[in-house]
Amino acid sequence: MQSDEPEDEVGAAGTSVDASRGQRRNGAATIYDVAERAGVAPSTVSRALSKPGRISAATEAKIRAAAEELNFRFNPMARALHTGRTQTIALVLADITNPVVFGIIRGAEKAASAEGYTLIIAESQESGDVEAAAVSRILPSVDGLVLATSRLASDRIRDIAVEKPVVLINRAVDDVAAILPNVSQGVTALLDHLDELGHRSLAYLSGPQVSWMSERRWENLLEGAESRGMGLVEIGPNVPTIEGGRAALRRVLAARVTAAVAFNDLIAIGLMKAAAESDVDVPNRLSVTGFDDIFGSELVVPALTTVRSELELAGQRAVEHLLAGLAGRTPEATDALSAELVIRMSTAAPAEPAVVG
Amino acid sequence: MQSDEPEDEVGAAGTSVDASRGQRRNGAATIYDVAERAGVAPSTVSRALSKPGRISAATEAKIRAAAEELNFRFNPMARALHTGRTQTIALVLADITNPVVFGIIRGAEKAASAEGYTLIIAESQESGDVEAAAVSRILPSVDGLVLATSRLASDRIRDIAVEKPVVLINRAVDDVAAILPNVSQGVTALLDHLDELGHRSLAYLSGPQVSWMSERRWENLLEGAESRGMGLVEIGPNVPTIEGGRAALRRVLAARVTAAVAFNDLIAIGLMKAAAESDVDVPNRLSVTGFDDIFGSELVVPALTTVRSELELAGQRAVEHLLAGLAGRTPEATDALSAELVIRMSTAAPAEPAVVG
DNA sequence: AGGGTTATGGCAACCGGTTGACATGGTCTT
DNA sequence: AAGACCATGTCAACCGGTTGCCATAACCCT
Repeated sequence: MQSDEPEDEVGAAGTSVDASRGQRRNGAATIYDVAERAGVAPSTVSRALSKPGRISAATEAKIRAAAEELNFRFNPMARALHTGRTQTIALVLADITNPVVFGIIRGAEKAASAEGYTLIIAESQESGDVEAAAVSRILPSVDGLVLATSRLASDRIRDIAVEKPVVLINRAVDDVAAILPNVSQGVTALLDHLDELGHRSLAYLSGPQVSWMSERRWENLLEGAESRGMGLVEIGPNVPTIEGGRAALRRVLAARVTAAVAFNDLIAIGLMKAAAESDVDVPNRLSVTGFDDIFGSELVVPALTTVRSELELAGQRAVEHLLAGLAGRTPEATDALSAELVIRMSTAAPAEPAVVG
Repeated sequence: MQSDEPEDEVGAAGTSVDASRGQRRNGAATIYDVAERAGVAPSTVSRALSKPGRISAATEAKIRAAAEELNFRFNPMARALHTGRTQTIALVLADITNPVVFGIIRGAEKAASAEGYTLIIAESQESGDVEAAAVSRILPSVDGLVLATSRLASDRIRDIAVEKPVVLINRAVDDVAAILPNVSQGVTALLDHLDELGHRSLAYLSGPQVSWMSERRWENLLEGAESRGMGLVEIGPNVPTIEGGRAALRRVLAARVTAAVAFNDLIAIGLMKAAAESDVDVPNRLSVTGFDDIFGSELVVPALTTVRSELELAGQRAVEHLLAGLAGRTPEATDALSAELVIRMSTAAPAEPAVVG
């Protein structure tokens, strides 16, 4: 039964003890408030606002008007409780301060908000333990997750994938979806370039031991170097930061190579900084290259020759893939992202003929 | 009354039709499962796990053991529904790809996860409308928000602050908490440095019109320039990116100043890039300075002289302040963050005596 | 006009915790 | 030994939506 209270004055009337249902402590209106104002049942409000067509146009209009007046918003938690869908996905990163992730974040954020999803960002600070803790903390409140540059063991990743949908970036694990760059394409272009310049002996400055991508790059380099008859040594593992690259100079010089291929741009930049301080001429005495083409790589002098990854696209694709799966659509096949060699000033022909042992 | 069923075999017994309460569709255990396994009421489980001391040590141990075995996690949504607390805060940024925000993100993330809070990141892409939309979308699911470099109108910010606690970074609005750098300290150091080198006429390359911080820097520069008898012109507004800085070179040269103070490092770097392409000698013909000391500022050549902001600390303080308020503690007074001048290679004495009109 | 079909909206149970009120049993006090 | 008090654990209502099921009303057909 409908009461005859002047509903326009609930505000004034509500100044009494509790004004039950009229105006809640939190200030936010609920479907019950809307239902009362529109003179229908709460369930009808729920349907009118989220099941288009289920309710007659006239009633729906009345409900929408009431919702509008009350500035009603669905409570995402209440909705999630029953449906199990939080409309939220997580992006887990090894290191937020590494410029490689900017593109990934931006791409992911765009793709997520385009579908009305909210993005949560968690950082593992290059530690598998921290990453595991972060993941288990946010797992219950997300619908799925994107693991970029994960430092987790493959088994652990599979465990997570059992609980919630997972998409990996720059990492491959059996039975888990992944967005990967075309490593061999990039490495081939890089080796062709170095070969053409006349380099015969290279060093690879590897990344963290747990980095899947560092391993892949090494494998491709090894294969390519062999087939071209080039010498190749691995120097590492290195911390994937400017400091890490800086610390590697001595070993690079000791290796007597004419070119150094760094696992990523940060290491390459650090190496160049250290070289400059030690009066080692880059690129003439030593050519240096990186991977990723991060912000800063074209700023540094000499500007860095590097293999560009489509990071923003990777973030976007990862989220789209995840969301497609969540929506029940079968995600389109994930072809590898193209890797393009960007030739700048940090590579040149070696000054003297390579010393062949 | 306690039943005598062999509780150790619920798993086997649970293989029947639905195993109601035994194992849920989602795979996650609930307090009901834990309660059953531990032989207590659900409410006791809730208290044991979240109200330390409320339950006897013996019972609590039993419950914790059961929870452990079932790999129980609280459902954050269910909890939030009743308590109204989501244990989540939002960080809203104008532009994720701007390196200034790295430090803020990292500091905020650290402070948040230290207290068990989850951080949501939203990007406004330098647009007030996008920012407003993002904020209203995430508002119901967060306990509070940090607005860094907000492009929102002051009134709108106040509106938001009424609904949820808000802490601002690099922006001041009446009655809203804010973490601010000590602008006058930084500007004073900068002007002292330029004055000492012999510069008599400066240009300020301002940022976006809606940037509160750009305005503040300008005011402080104006005041300091006046008291030192230096000439000062404003050139702008400029888009706060490298491109934006690049585009400003012509006007800077036309202004015939010996030093350019850019709103931020990105603009400064862009200006230097354009100068290098036009064979304008930095720092001898033109000194350039920035603000923030972002990643890349010491990489660029010449390395940029800039006013460093404690960005990571800003992010951390903002979150701590917010969390203190949420916990009912009165947040400690927010003293301004110190701003330190970092002198590098982009500033020098002007080549010829300053032209005084 | 009668019987059948469909569109519409209400009822109530449920999602998974939280918490005030209260029953119970044990300990302490005098 | 009796009463007061405290510690412990249970009951049940509630947070705000969602959804299966059903009652009702409206419309259709012959």
